[in-house]
Amino acid sequence: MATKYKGTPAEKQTLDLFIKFMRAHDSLENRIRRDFQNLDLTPAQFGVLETLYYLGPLKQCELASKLLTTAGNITRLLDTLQKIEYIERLPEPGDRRSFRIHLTARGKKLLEKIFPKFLRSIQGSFNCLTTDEKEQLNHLLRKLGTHIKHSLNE
Amino acid sequence: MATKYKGTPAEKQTLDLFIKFMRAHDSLENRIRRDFQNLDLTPAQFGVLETLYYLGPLKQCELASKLLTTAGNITRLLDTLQKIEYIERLPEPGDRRSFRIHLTARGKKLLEKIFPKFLRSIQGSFNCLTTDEKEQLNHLLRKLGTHIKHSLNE
DNA sequence: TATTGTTATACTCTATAACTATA
DNA sequence: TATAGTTATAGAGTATAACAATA
Repeated sequence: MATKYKGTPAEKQTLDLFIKFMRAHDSLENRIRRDFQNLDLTPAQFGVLETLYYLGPLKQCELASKLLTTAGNITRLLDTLQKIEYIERLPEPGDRRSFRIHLTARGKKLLEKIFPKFLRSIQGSFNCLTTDEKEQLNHLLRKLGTHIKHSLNE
Repeated sequence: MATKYKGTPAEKQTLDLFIKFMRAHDSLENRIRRDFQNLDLTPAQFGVLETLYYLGPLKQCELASKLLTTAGNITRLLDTLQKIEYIERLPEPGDRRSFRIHLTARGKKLLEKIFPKFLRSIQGSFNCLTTDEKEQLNHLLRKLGTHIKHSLNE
């Protein structure tokens, strides 16, 4: 990819890296979006369900923090998911301001149905890498993700 | 991160990788969104300007393909950017259906002003990695991006 | 017939802020 | 005072489809 930007080699390397990262992400999200279109689930909705499936019941504020979004937006996402009965809000004992968000039986059933399909899809996306390469990428992304997340609170 | 999913080690590795990838991306996008909020530019708008700056004038259909979106959405994005005079549509010689999208002088000036700031921001995001690690990540992402993009057309 | 771009629609996501209730 | 969640709003992104002009 030709660049017109005249910078130091380090700058060019980082810029190139950034662009590759964003493009790879966009391709991946496009693929997922297409996969879940048939199920009438958006990536954001799937993100909520998958997080609950993966981590178990969470409070709304925990969900907001995990998904890097705001309380107001989580409320609306959950309203939609509650209407179609994939999640439920259960009162949190010990804090009457809070709800703990659970997957309903229906929500769990959906996830158990689509999760293998989802897994196959992302495995199809990552199967160009060897096990060692995946391990490398995992390591690099962990380092990167932690660093960026912390630097957000500056 | 604890998982409740009982799968093969390979499946767990890929799932873990996927989640790290998405989380790292979301953190990065969050940071960029915050950086450009002051400039009244959204990430999508900046993506258009940055692509034109980086690759030179493109036709709308080329932009749509680069940015993985549709012609209709590019039209609307460009309408906004044209209204604030950051881009212009110039007739394409040899094809009267087409326009070629150029940055205006104003658009170039904006980019030249914000590009260093943008670079510093992404360098801040990636500076937790050594030069070698960046090189590794670049290599892995190139492999991944190419593979996923091609598999989109299946 | 296929491609380039426009227009219109409906829905989702996001940021923001004012608000209530509880801690 | 601070925190958890709700409500409301406006702007932006997305998918989709019907359409006109041109290739």
